[in-house]
Amino acid sequence: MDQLTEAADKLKLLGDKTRLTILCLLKDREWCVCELVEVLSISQPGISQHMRKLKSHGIVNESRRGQWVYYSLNVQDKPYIHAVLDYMPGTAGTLSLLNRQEPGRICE
Amino acid sequence: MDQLTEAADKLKLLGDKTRLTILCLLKDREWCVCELVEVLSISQPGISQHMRKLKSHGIVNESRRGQWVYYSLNVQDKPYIHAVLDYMPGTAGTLSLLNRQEPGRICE
DNA sequence: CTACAATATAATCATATGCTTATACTATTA
DNA sequence: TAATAGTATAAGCATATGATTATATTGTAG
Repeated sequence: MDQLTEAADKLKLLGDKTRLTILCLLKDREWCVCELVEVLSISQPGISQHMRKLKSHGIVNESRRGQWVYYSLNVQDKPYIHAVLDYMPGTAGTLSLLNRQEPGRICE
Repeated sequence: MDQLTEAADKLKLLGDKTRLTILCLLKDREWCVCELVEVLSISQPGISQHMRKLKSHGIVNESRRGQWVYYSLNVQDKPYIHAVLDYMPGTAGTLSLLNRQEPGRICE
């Protein structure tokens, strides 16, 4: 797959508000699925499917610990994605755009 | 519209290979519609529709001269879009990815 | 082992998207 | 004014996408 096809495919992942919001939340720390469900207005399977897409493109890492699955950013080697996120709000700013509080750390 | 919604909507425009290719071609000079048609494998109305979307989001400028309509990048004030394009090939590199030559400058 | 909690997958559906062809508009030129 | 070239809009269509609900899977705890 050529450079532009691959870039377009990755940028398409950022072109969805839910996924972009997730990536912004991940800027400062890892999040488990249930926390994302608590903060975003979307069902648990909805979150899982977004995370699968992000993972399949290598944009997030998955870490299973106990019954929780934590996701973290993996964009060190994707400069144009990293650059976009640099201009986006981090965890706190994103939560405030969502009119949400930090979720209770139920997990662990 | 909040910051993330607007950013996602603009990034969505970059998440299509045809549009991303057009924006890369525009990095070094303006292009008219007929040149884009000559270089990309898509119909003239297809190009026009992509340009309308890009224009409606302020990502390109339109300049009508004679019977030709020229489009140019307008991303100075859109830092995260500008940053993405900085990592993408310019006109020559994009043409070579497409296995195309510079189109004959039929216009003007 | 059973019950429950967290997550993933499957199936489904409504809408969005990108393309095409046909047609309309606009500007140049004969 | 008529013909033509460049571009835009309209309509139609196949596919992609993002969501939901139902169900399966996995892990923990009693």
